[in-house]
Amino acid sequence: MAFTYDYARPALTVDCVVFGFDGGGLQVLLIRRALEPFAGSWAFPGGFVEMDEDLDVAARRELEEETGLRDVFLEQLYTFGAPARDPRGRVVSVAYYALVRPDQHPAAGGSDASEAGWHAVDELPGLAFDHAEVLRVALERLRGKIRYQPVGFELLPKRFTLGQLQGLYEAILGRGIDKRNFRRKVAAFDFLVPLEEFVRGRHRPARLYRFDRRKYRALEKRGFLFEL
Amino acid sequence: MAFTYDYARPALTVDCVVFGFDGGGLQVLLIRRALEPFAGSWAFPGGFVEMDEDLDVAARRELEEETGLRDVFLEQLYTFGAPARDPRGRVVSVAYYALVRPDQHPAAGGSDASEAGWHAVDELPGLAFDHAEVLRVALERLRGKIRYQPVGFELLPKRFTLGQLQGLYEAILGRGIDKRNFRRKVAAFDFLVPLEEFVRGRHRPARLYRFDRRKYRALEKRGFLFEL
DNA sequence: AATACTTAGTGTGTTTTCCACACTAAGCAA
DNA sequence: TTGCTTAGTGTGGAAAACACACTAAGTATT
Repeated sequence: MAFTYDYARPALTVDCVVFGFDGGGLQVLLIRRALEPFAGSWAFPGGFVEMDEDLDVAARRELEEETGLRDVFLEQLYTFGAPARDPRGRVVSVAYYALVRPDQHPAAGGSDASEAGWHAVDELPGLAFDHAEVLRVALERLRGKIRYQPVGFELLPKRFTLGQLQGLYEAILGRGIDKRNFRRKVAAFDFLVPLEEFVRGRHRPARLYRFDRRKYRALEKRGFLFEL
Repeated sequence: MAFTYDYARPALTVDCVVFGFDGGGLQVLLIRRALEPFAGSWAFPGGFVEMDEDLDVAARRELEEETGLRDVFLEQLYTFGAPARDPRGRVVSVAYYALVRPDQHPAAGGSDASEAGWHAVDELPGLAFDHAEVLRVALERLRGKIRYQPVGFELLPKRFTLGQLQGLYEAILGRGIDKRNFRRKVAAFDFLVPLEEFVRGRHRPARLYRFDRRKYRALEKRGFLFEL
């Protein structure tokens, strides 16, 4: 079976930049490509868009097929369409970025791809296609977004300590933050609710918090602007 | 001649939301469609992407063909790909938004389209396709962007008064701004250079300013963050 | 049992920024 | 000359941002 059109059409794909946070630094999920082109090298999970599926549906489908991830935060990033970005011919890719919590992190690769794994964003292997550029754009977007939208919580466990939250912001923004000022600021947010649970390590137990999305949305509707 | 592929491919288009500012309110440039579908109704300028052209090149080409506009600020907005957004079949559209100065405003329609014209954003006619949604996203982006990036100057003449600048911000953000606070803030930006020229109306002459992009870029590199 | 270690958690004074607010200046028109 | 219109300016009070150092409460080690 074949498909014929009066005019040439680019192929259309989706790609997902999946960010994770392990307490230390920011990470991305890469697939080792099984097929040509770029067989054996690392790339973001992605694939061709089906004819009857919406773009974000395609992105979620490919993400699940190649990494097993589902029900994650996913948002369109940018569309890359340089004529020579894929050696197979004209392929336009709608890139998405996803944020996943540590407890959702997949252990190993899914079905389509031979191998999937986390890599620290600041020491990545060479990437296939124009994926280095895609990553650059995704990082820029994440850094811009995290300051003005409460997306950081998508990278932390449902219940987290203020230390973890601060560590996340420091890792993404790439600079230290004063602990007292940081805590004062977040304490003023009443969508950040303190729980009666604590985590114990070899130190004083730390209180757990959770992000209350409903409270946040209510505030947002009243004109509240998140900023951290 | 025809083109045949092993798998079905969506058609790919670009659309441009062109913003202008006339001193009163924000406006967008619409084309009255000559052809089906939606012949006779209003839409954003746009068209099919050629096989060998980059996406932003396609956007600029269509913009010039349909409105005569060239050398304008243009940035990718979002890609719309709902399966049923075009009655002709699966058409994915990469939307761009453009900002044009009043002195660049085209007088009338170009070649492709029967008619082009400016419309106030808050009293638009019904739009073809999903263009109402596209506009919503574009407005949201513009409102978000103008506060943190110096894009407003792309909507004003090269030389402008502080009154015009304030009027622009008030129009886009939809609220009044205190004149003295506004002027104090912009006076602190040294990439906003006062000229020795004044415009005269039936009132005290107003000093003209210009935006010095080089100075701005230099500051930006040193970590300066624009905010207004 | 005592000590050392680690991270959690808290308060204050200073500096900076934000904001509300009202009048004079300069030209044009009648 | 008067009136109209928009341009342009300064100050004091409130709020937010910031720099900064110690105590708290557990665990691990001896």
